[in-house]
Amino acid sequence: MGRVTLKDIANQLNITPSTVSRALNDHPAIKRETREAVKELARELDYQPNQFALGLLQKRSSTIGVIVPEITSHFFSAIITGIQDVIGPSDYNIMICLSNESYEDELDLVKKLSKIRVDGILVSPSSSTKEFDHFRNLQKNDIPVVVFDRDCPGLEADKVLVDDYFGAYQAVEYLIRSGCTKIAHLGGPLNLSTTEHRLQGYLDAMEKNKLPVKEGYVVHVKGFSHEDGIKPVKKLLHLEERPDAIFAMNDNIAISAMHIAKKMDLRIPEDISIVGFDDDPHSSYFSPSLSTVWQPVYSLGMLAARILLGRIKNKTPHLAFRKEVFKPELMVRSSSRKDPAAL
Amino acid sequence: MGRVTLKDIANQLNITPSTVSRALNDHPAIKRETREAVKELARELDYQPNQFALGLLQKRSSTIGVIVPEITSHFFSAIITGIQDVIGPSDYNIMICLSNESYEDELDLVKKLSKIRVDGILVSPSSSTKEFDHFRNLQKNDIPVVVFDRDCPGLEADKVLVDDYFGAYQAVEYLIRSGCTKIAHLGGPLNLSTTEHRLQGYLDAMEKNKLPVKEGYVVHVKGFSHEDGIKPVKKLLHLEERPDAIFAMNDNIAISAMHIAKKMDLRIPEDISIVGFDDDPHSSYFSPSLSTVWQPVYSLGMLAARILLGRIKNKTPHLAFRKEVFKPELMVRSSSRKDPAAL
DNA sequence: CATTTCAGTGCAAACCTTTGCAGGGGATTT
DNA sequence: AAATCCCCTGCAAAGGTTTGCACTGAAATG
Repeated sequence: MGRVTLKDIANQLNITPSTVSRALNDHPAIKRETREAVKELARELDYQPNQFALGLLQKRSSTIGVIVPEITSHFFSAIITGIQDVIGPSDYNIMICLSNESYEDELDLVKKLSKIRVDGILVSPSSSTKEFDHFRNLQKNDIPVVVFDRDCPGLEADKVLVDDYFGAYQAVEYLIRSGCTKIAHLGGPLNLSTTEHRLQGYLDAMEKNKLPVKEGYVVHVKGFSHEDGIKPVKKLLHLEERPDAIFAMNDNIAISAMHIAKKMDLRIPEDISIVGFDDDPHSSYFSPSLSTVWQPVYSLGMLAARILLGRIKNKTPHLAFRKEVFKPELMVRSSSRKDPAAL
Repeated sequence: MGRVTLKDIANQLNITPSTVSRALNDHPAIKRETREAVKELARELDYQPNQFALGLLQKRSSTIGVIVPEITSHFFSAIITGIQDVIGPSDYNIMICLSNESYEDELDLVKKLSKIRVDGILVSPSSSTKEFDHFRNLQKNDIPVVVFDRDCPGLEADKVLVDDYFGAYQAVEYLIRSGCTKIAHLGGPLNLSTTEHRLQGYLDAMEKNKLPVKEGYVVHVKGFSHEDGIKPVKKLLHLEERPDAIFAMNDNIAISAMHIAKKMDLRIPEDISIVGFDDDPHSSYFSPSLSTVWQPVYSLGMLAARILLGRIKNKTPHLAFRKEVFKPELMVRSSSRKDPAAL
């Protein structure tokens, strides 16, 4: 199992390793009988080309690196599943790495991946990453980079994103149509493109509809877990002028909000509407079921992987970078009032 | 970045690659000034040893393979996070692979990993895996295997498991103490050690307490998602003698059960108690909050990784295999009646 | 018959690193 | 002054694969 070399096959057949190599690679200069004999014996001995020797020669590892901030959320794990379903059947390996939302970890990972000579990298930058020179270094070394979900402003690379602005705008506009006027926003960690775009969507929707964004109506969470939501949510719900709707950065935070609102004996959605983002598979099972913005996570992962594979195979220099933007979709459930126009 | 070789350094310093190599590896026979000059230049040029050459020489890749059935559940993604937190700081790389609960995929993955000469493998077998010869082949090639969560009966290897029997027994006995008598079990896919042990825990708890397991009270689901729970749950809830409690294989299934029970206007826990398994982070946010059995996922991942690292470093032949079993813990919330003894 | 041609193989180098062994040269010893 | 010794460094091989070039022997051509 994997210890057989070209030499072994060559010896048994009284030929040289070069001939064996050529035979296995269907080189035209090899006699048919030789080729067949070699292939047969190779199969019999379960010959597997030595990846180190191959790598040494070709300076490529047939491996694709994936860097994500974390995988415990359904969001990233579903993206990875999409990536895997595209890369798996190819003969590339995948190396999944977690940056833990840390810029330093991300730097280390990039270094590690470059050291093992990955053929390409799929990356969603950490929330603390503000500089992208580490990615540019990869590109300089001919390692293509595809950015997904979280944008790297200023970095020239293939990108597969979600139209967060659109999603946020849709959600907020729907809240407005349903009769909410005091709409607050629980934003994500600053410095993230997704946070920024969702915030902007929220702000624009408010402005377009001539609704004021009251003092304290925009709060940012530090992380993405339920716990990270608690303090910001409490702050919102204890404002003098309590919001009648919350548009939250993600489902976890929205769930925190629902939980705390319920504890405060607020009725959802009568007293307060709550809308999340991500459409976690659990979201329809909460009480009330959570309205949220669905993102095409699986397709996003697949497309990012496909683009990277294309980039690796088609070495055409300076092929224009692609920027693909998926449209998210509002899923209205029961944590928000019905839109009268939709009835 | 990563293109500099020993030769480059050697040329610049008018010495040979051998000397450079020795200098970098602190070989005692190298003059101090030489060593320092080499190290300085190496740092300056950002020299990175070529992993292919190293691998060719040492026949090792400094990479650890991880095979899991999927990562969209919190269970496996948290285990992986634990693994990552142990392996990350070492100088091993991690290659995470998804078997998709498919035996064939698992075979392919094992082959791929053996081909790239991983130093060791952490694996939780797919639910369709009944034979373990592929793992034995790895061991024959000196690639240590550590099995986690799902046991491989008959395979001699290090194992890090959870006492599923204990968890199930605790859960069911608690249901009995709380006054339930018609307790049903929603089991997992057959052929899994976890399914089997939880079932046995259920059966034994029932028997010890002289409660009959009525006809149709044990149903097995085909997969782990909410959807997989629907049909089996409906079957249970439409039995002539409807159960007054359900002990479910995992939280997703339990949530399905809650959802359907609520739709049937059953009160939880007054009419029916529901207990899950896994303690998904969402579980306390459902209404009612879900009673479930917590598993030390993060520690499990860390321990499995540590054992594997130890196995790789300490090449003592025939060191006895370890079998570590974590105790899970019942988390009583509101989807089940209170235990009068605990009041 | 001498010469060309060509199919089919082998040789050797290259990729980069490590490491056993040999060797150069200065210093110490007799 | 000759011999010995040791410090430091270089040489070369090994690991497995690919590939340009050279070579062999037989068939084809003139």
